[in-house]
Amino acid sequence: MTTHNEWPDLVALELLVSVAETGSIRQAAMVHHISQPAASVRIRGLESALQLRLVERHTTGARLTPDGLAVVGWADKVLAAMRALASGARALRLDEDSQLRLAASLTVAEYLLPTWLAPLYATTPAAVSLRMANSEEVAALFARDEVDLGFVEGASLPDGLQGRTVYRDELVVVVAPGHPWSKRRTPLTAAMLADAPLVSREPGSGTRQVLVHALARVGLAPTIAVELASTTAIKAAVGTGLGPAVLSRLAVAAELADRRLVAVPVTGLNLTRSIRAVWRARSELSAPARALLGAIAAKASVSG
Amino acid sequence: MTTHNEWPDLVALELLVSVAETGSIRQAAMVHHISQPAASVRIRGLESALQLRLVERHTTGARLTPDGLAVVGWADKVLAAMRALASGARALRLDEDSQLRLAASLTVAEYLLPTWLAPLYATTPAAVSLRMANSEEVAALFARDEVDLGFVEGASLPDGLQGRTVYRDELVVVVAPGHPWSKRRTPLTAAMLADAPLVSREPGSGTRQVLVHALARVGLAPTIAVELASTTAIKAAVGTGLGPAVLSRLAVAAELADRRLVAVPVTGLNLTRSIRAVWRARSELSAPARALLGAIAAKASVSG
DNA sequence: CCCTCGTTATAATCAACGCTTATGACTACG
DNA sequence: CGTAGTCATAAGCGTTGATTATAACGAGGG
Repeated sequence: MTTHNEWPDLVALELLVSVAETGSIRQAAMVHHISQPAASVRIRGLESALQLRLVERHTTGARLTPDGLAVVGWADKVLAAMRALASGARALRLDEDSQLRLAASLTVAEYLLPTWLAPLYATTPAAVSLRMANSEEVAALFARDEVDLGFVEGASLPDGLQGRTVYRDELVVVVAPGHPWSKRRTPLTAAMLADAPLVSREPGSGTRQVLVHALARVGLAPTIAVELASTTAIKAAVGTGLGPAVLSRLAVAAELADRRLVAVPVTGLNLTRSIRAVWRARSELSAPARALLGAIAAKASVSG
Repeated sequence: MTTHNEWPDLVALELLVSVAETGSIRQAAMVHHISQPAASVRIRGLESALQLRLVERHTTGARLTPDGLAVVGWADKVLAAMRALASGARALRLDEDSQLRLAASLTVAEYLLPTWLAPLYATTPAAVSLRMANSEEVAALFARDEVDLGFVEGASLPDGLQGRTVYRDELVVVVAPGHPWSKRRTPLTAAMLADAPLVSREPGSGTRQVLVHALARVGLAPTIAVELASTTAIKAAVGTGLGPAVLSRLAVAAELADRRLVAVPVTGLNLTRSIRAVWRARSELSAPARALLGAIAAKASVSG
């Protein structure tokens, strides 16, 4: 046989993600600068390779099936790994002082950092290595010179380090435009949010931890109806009316702007946390570290 | 332009990994059932796409350049993510009770579990979700029914759980056949190991933590000369004589068997740790959980 | 009630990529 | 000094994948 072990097509995975984001095969094709039939046949090829129905074709557009949403979750991780490879290779090629050693808490590393690193891939290439550590461990890592830039939550600033608050993360409840909640003017109560069947990341995700913690403070716990493996998949699921979700405002800024998703006000819950970048006092930041901080600042000013 | 954003070729990445493992383009081609010129042109295409020299061609074989080793580290992660996608898609297709929710300590999750999950991809497909948690947290996760199977280190067994020791991990010092240490009969001392420039994973890796801890017990610290992002890359680097490395015996079993690498005895250090699988008492294990335990047992009996 | 816009599927055509086989050059080893 | 192993190059060819044009279908507005 000619092809014994064929991998899923990377371009098809990208197209599938774009379909999840745009709700249309044609628009996904435009994003990737190919014709609509080309995108159609590629996605069809992916479906036949995986032997799964990923997309519900409708004459009004295309929606992802539940299987499709799950595949988008995995596809996001594949594409992230590939972007890391491309970025690292660029760094090697340009032979910059491109080592960027990061340390971050689990929550920052899992959810916020990927968002921040995305623009870095396009501009300043760097061989990024990431170490997970809590705030106390970060100080020890700096003492041993094992890290260039760290991210901590909370107010205390370890000795010998300087820092800057780079982000105040705010979680928002989002629903599809047709959802009953979408026209509310009176805020939701914490109890109403806790009782609603939510679409969420898996346990251990930073966003989910913040939600659980905020509800626990008022003696409640969330009701999780569906778990998906990536934020893109969750946004697509919410858009198809699967249910409300709680996501970082940063992650849904674009969808809120063009009303593909609607934010629902909530009262009686503190759904924020502040993140601070820290680095060695009396020390210059490396080029990629400065680029990362700049990218974070730019992103914050756009969305905030 | 026709191709604006082209991804690196996945098959070429696989070939590069195989070159790292076999030391020859031709043998890498045989692994993937293609002809030698096809493999050659594909790797050359990867080099031109990344604009990096990845492979040193020699008439006696092919060795990876330092850049090539780094790329192998990233490529391993891309391929792992892609295998997870393929495995998850298989699970969806067969519609099994294929949810397998795992909880493991950071060390187990980072190093041991990937090895254990690899055979699972080929046999019983499962949508694997992994949560990192220490031994105490694992008990809480079981209480909330958020996990099917856990992995803990240490001797104590939490209430309400049954368990089985699945692995006694042993780290070994490995060098290339030509290395001065390769013919030693008297074991190394801990001090000699600490002074040698090692090839290692990044800080935070489970294997590295065990090494650091074992040396710290006798008042020493390792000397890390080169950091690479995957075990495959480290094995290739050691094979080219870059220096000794400390790796799990499981990871180097094949290389030790055909003498591509040589194990060096060490004295005065405890480089072992035992890992125990735990699950709910008075409860049946799911099909994928049983498959995973079976795969672990099979792997242990082969390598031990 | 109909028309128009936007969406997806199908068909025909053509260019380009990638694999295979065959061959040559070079090196290490016995 | 020959043999076995390695990689590079060239020629031939099949297959894949892209484009354009067209048809069919549903929703929303006049």
